Amino acid sequence: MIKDKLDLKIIKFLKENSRASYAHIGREIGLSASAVGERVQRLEDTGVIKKYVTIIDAKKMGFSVSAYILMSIDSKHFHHFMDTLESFPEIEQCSRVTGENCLIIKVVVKDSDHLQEVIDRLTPYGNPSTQVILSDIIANSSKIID
Amino acid sequence: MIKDKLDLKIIKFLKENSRASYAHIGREIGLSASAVGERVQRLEDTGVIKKYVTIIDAKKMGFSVSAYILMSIDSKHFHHFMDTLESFPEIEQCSRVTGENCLIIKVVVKDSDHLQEVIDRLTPYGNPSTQVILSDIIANSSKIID
DNA sequence: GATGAAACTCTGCCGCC
DNA sequence: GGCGGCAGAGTTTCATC
Repeated sequence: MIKDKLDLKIIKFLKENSRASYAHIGREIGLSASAVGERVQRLEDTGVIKKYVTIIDAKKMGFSVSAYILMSIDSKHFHHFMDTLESFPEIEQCSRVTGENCLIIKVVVKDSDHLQEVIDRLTPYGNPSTQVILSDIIANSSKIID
Repeated sequence: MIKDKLDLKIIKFLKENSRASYAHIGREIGLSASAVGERVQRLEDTGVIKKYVTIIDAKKMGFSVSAYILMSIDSKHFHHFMDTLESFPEIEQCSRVTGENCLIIKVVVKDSDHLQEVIDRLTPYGNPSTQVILSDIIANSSKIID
């Protein structure tokens, strides 16, 4: 768990650049590298730090279209759908939201043909309503700390 | 830009753990540390790798409620709203989607009071429709590569 | 908990292939 | 473009406070 402001400062640095070295963070916040390392270890162990990930430009990987798909899953298919979710590599996010078996799904696909194919694969489970993303104005920049 | 399968393998490792060392990645994929370093440098320079970030458990930071807010911004306020977006630290994602000035916004807040306050601050710009997130089934796991 | 020192590992740069 | 080697920097562990 988080103990003090130094923990918050460390988290702030790692959120902005997860490859920042402990030595570098330590210099910035006035702590030795080993102290930073120990704190990060504790934050990892207690689950405050969940993962270090790299953000890739999907467009440069040939995935040019993103979309939100809102759908209410037929209750008879709900559990089965949850099991098959993993078979959709196009799904980047999937949140269950308030409303009867309502999901908000974010997909990343190559092109509109690919989007259509994904929608067709989802349709047996409910009635997907799709909104194509024109631009990401803010992307994953949780400013919880500031 | 991406050149070959080795680049893809490197990206795959870094997506899973952005703190993996070049030496470690090199050992896994059969390349020297310096070769991995050069490739990563190129991927960063060409914008394929956008950022290294750390995923923090929002609940452990005291932010227990997340929600999607769908809204269509009044056209007269649209530009002004875009400028004030940055003043909402609660907004984790904001995407412009198809439909007239339509936005899908993901917010992370402390509790329902805090959610209400955010909604009240958004209301002057349009008519926010809110769906509280019950659970994140898939979160930011773009499996574009596999 | 933080520190500093020691042992180990990684990174960045080089010339070479 | 990749490799090996090297110097400098970073990490990890541990005794000490």
